[in-house]
Amino acid sequence: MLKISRKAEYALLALRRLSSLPGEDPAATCTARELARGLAAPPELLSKVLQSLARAGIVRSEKGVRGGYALARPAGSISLADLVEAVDGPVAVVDCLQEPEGCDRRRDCCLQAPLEELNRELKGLLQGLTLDRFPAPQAQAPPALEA
Amino acid sequence: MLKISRKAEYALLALRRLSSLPGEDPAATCTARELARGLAAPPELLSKVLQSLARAGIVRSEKGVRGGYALARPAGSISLADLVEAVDGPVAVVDCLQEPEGCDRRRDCCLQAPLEELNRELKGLLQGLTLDRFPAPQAQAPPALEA
DNA sequence: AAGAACGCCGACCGTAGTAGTCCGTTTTCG
DNA sequence: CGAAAACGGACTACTACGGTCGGCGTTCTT
Repeated sequence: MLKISRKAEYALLALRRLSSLPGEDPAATCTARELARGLAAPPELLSKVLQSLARAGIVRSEKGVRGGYALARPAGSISLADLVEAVDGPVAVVDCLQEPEGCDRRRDCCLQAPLEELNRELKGLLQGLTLDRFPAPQAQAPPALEA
Repeated sequence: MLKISRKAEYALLALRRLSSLPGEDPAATCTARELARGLAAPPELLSKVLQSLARAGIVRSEKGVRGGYALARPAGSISLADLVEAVDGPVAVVDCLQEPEGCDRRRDCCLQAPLEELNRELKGLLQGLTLDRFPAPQAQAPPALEA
């Protein structure tokens, strides 16, 4: 409970990697496959995650044969909140906050106000935790040929 | 994601109800069935939830025919953290924090430190939100004879 | 012009964990 | 003794997540 999804975890790891690529120049990209290898994550899944991140404007994607992914903005401006919302949808400790439909009917929702507050604070935490707060992975972990 | 389980929700609602029973005197208890009725929750489930809460020392239970549940301590000393941990187990945004086993092996866990911090802060939030911060349900919603 | 390497998208499946149910036992009171 | 309650375990059902597959579009290379 109150766990971060594995997809979000992959996203975080992948972004962390991307953030240690050379500067902003468009040449430096990294393919989904490469990232997946380094992360021991299923390539197809990672692809999807990266696509979500691209849609959310967190990474930039280059199609075609020399394509790949790169951060779309500086690591300091990418927060866990951004990432989680991109990958898993809006953060809501309880559904009622998103869809007041099912709730208002029969629950005496004395909970709403405090939980809304909680949700705001939680989001605050996630927004405060930006990519650059995570230490770099030890060595680039070369594309991996294992065993 | 990052949602509170429904069991925890039930627990919260139920505790909220219990907290508006007359004082500390042991006579005033409320049965699981009564609570379930007022909450539109499945009685058996609520029972289990209450049992968890009892095991955690959050509520006091009286067995036998005139039995029922009551808060074991003042509402101000019962936090969302207590409740969630009682019902769903320890709060961990990511498993690695609980079982370093599966993680250390092949993940280059540059994530651990910041996530531990996050987890601490999250727990802090939950600990800060105590039962008495929730407004009373509108009217006791009499034990319900419906239709 | 053709083909390869890549991103992109939608559909699909298996599993796990959650929600919910059922049944039996124990305890207490009338 | 019997009813009403808390307890506990086992079981089922569902849903959401993790993971897979196949096809398409784009870009570079030759």
